[in-house]
Amino acid sequence: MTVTEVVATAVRIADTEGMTAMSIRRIASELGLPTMAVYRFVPSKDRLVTLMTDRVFGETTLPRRPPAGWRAALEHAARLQWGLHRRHPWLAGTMSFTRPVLAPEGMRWTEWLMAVLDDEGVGPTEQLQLAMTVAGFVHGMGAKLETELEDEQHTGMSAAEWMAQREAAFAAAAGRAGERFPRLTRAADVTDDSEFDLDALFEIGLGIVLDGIAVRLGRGAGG
Amino acid sequence: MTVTEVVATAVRIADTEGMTAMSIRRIASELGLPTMAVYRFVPSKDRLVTLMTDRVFGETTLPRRPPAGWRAALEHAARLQWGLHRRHPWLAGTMSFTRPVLAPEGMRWTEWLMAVLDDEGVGPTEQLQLAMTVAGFVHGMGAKLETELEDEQHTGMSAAEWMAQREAAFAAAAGRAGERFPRLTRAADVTDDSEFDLDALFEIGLGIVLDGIAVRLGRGAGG
DNA sequence: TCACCGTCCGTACACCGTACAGAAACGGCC
DNA sequence: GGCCGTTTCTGTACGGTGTACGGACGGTGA
Repeated sequence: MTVTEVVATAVRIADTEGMTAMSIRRIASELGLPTMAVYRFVPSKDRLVTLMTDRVFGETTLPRRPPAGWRAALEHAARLQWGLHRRHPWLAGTMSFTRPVLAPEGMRWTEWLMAVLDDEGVGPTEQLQLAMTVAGFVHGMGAKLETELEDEQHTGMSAAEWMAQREAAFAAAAGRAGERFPRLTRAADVTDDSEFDLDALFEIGLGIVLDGIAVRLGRGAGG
Repeated sequence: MTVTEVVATAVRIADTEGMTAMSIRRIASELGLPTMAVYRFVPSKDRLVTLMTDRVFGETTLPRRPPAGWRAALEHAARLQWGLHRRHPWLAGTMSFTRPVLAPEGMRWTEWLMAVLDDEGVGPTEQLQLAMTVAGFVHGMGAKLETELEDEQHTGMSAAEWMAQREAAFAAAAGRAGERFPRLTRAADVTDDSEFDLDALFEIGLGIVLDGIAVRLGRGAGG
């Protein structure tokens, strides 16, 4: 029995059942240990959470040589990190944006993004601004994944199923809804639900952010 | 004693001490009530949280006539909502992006954004995509405010103070830090800390998102 | 063999949301 | 007024959380 096993167990529980299900007692019972025995390997729950964050960041390694072109490079990094959040929906909740030293692995990421922009001749301050905007976007969307996971636990329904069920109630009040939210109602009618899951919103948002950065770099949206 | 007073008390506690401090027992003691008496006014904590969300959304009203120009209009709406999150850092955590019916007030907001884009001749699906991108950005940044508030409670330091203190430890390990994160270190040197608080990051990100939308609308970044 | 010391973990405390049952207050009827 | 049924209120208790603490146990040196 090692720290690694304790952290791995914690990660597995948090991945599948959400962070609220991840408790010291639960880990202990999962490992067939007395509750307090967990503290042989980990000094506190806070520290355990930090170890979890470190561990999952180690999963994905950024390519040493970024793909050619700043846009492809930023896109690649953003998608890699999004994959991390998909696999570990609790991740965003454990990282502080304003206190980055607690997340050295996150800094490595930011440095990588800045290097890409450095090669494009962007100045130091703007490097950091743009890198944090991209990272902040991914982080912000990642936070929504945790909410969604816990909603699924809570209601026993996926977002799509839930929306479908709500559609009935929505249609019942359609008169009012159609009046109050005509454009929203219309867009919901002509659009497939799956076009608005978090993956789709991530892709749309990422495209817009990169277009915005292109403007800042004084280039066209093409990259 | 009314529901309103209970909700107001809950909001006040959550605003100043974070959502973790907001408990039924705490509200009761604040109002000089027996613990279980709170349930005379509110059926459950979940429902109370919904009422809190509704209440703070009612604080800010969107202008009936948006400012002239899509960019000014979206910017205005985004800043209004950011102000809401600033005053109530817990707000983002109570709203689900994927299950919007729980947040009718959020839908009103989205409808308003879509109306602005409608006037620009944007199609229904893209209206929703762009509106959700803006709303998602504000929401995502808003979520970081809660983390920051609870970190302040936890450490007794603001982010700036904390960074300053860390700078010492950072400088001690500067050799390694400078090697591992040369660009990050450099940018931290030449930039004032206050340029990277959440307000500043919000402004930078908003500008980039709006630039990106301008590209999508086939207009220049000017709006 | 015995004493000492370090490791391990059961118990306990202060919190949480809230189910439940008993007490108290109120209303209607004789 | 006296009595009973009903509703309203709330104290207690349950199962959950993180973890401080002290007692029990095992190993090691004298």
